[in-house]
Parts: sequence; structure tokens; C-alpha cells
Amino acid sequence: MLVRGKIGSSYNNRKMPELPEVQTVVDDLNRLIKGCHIVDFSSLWKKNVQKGRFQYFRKQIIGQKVASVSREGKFIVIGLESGDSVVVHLRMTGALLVGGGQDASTIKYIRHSWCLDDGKKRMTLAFSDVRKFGTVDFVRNGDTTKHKGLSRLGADPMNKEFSGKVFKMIVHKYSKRTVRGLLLEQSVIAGIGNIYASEIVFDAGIHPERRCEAISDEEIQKLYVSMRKILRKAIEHRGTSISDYRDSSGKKGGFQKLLKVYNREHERCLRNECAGTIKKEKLQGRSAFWCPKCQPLVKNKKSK
DNA sequence: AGGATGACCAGGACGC
DNA sequence: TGCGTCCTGGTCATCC
Repeated sequence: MLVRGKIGSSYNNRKMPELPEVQTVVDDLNRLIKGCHIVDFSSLWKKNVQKGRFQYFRKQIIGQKVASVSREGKFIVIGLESGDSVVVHLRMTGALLVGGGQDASTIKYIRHSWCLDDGKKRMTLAFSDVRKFGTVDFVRNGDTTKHKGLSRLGADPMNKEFSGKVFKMIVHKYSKRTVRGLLLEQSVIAGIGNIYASEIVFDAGIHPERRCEAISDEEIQKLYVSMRKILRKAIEHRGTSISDYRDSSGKKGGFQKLLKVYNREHERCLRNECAGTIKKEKLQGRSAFWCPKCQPLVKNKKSK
């Protein structure tokens, strides 16, 4: 029996599924549900299914076959053989669990479930979501322009075409933004959330509030390398679990052991030779963590 | 007009 | 015990 009070004691320290967590789920689903037919769909929170058009959603997907699963920013796109798509966003506490992945900490929060058939047996794909912010939508012909969230997504930082050159152009274009603000802006760079934004700027040794126009080309390059490195490492470790995140088997990720600043307020900086203390502050309404010694706030230049 | 700010959504934890 | 506040990301309205 899980003692939830203990697990959730650091409630402000829970985590959202960001790019690496979503990628982990997508990779798992590709392995587990590709080729399955959708036999049935039910929901206990219809409000978040196609903005309340539950019957429409259900009708569109039943009988369809799962062709592939992919990621767009933090969205999970379940491609169907007809060309239509089911678009899922886990928001803060969502998890997609296949078969027996449910445990005590997730089973009581199942909001929607799909009954799938792989030709030999039936299985359940369950959407567990404590906060009920997660959404499920149907998109005809995979036309992403018809989906509000998908249509507004910026470039994917893990895409091969997202080069250092492209990143530099973005940083120059959004010169008035802070570095952290830029990393978190889904319409520019898709997939980075609070945890990884803090980890990336720490790795690059850049203060989160530096303005884009004030960072050197060398720093832009550093930031680019850190962004790709941190995200790649987190995917390798199957994401970060602080409280809620579970992969599709209900298991936690492993990247939380490698976090250098996130959730470490008042703790010692982990960089060798640094005696700094990790600072936490709300920036643009979200908690940011950084080491004031490793990431000094170099005065932002006034624009010329 | 671009960027910042705040409300909203939901509900568990926590302080009093 | 119970109430108010906090916290979280994405979206949207509003303000400067």
C-alpha cells in the first residue's frame, strides 16, 4: 500500500511531462499499441474529450486501427490508419498506461480508457490524470492546422533540422525575451518545460533572466549544446519522476537523480569547485532554479 | 505590436 | 476538523 501523504509531501515539487517524458511514452506506445484496433472508448470526465463532444469523438475512433504514435512538442499524436489522429496532452499530471501498468497511485485517477484489440487479445489503454487538465482530441486527416495547440507549435529542439544555426536565428529574432522565457515559449521552441529550462541554462552557465540580445554567439552555441544534451540524456533515462510522472507501464523515470538545480533550493551547487547555493525564484510566474555563482546575471545590454 | 502579467482550470498538501 | 492558500503548464484576455 502506498502512503500517498509521503510520496506527495513535496507537492510543489511535482513534475509535468515535458519533451523527454512524452517521448518515452510515445516510444512505449509504438511498441505496445501499434497495429491495435480501437474497440471501445469510455470517459469519466467527458469535458476534456473533444471539448465535451464525447459522443462525436467516440464515434470517430471506434473501429479504427493505430498506425503509429508520434510526438509534437508535448503532444502525443496517435496516428490512425485512415489518416485521422487522436491528439493527447498530458498537461501536468496525465499518464497513459497500457494494460497492467496501473498501480495504487494512478488507478483511482483514471479519467478515460480505450479498449484495444491486437488480434489475439484485448487490452486497456488508460488515461490517468489527478488534476484533470489533460486533453484528448480527434483530428480529421491529421490536419494539425485544425488543432489549436498543434497549429501553434514552434520548432522541435530534437529535430535533426534544428541546427545551431537555426537556434542562433531564433535567439536573434526574439532578442527582447529572456533566455528562460524563450526556452519555455512553445510557439517558438516546442517541448521544454520548467524542469528542463532550469537544467539547460544551468548547464550552459547562463542566468535565466539574461536577455537574448545580451548573450554572445559563444553563449548561444553553449545553450544550444546544453539544450540538446540535457534533453537527450533525459530521454535516455526515460524522463524525470518527482511525484507523478509514470511511463506507459506505470514506472517512474530515472533522470531525477541527475537534476543539478531543479528542486534543490538552498542546496550546494553540484559543479566542482563551486561553493554556491541554489536559488529559487518565481520568474514569469513559474519557479526557476539556478546557481548565482555559476550563472551570474551579467548586466543586460541596452539595445542599440 | 511585442512582451509581460494575471486568471483560469483541479485538487492534494499544508499551515493555522 | 475545516478552511484558505499554494502550486503547477498551457491558454487566453488584458494591459502597457
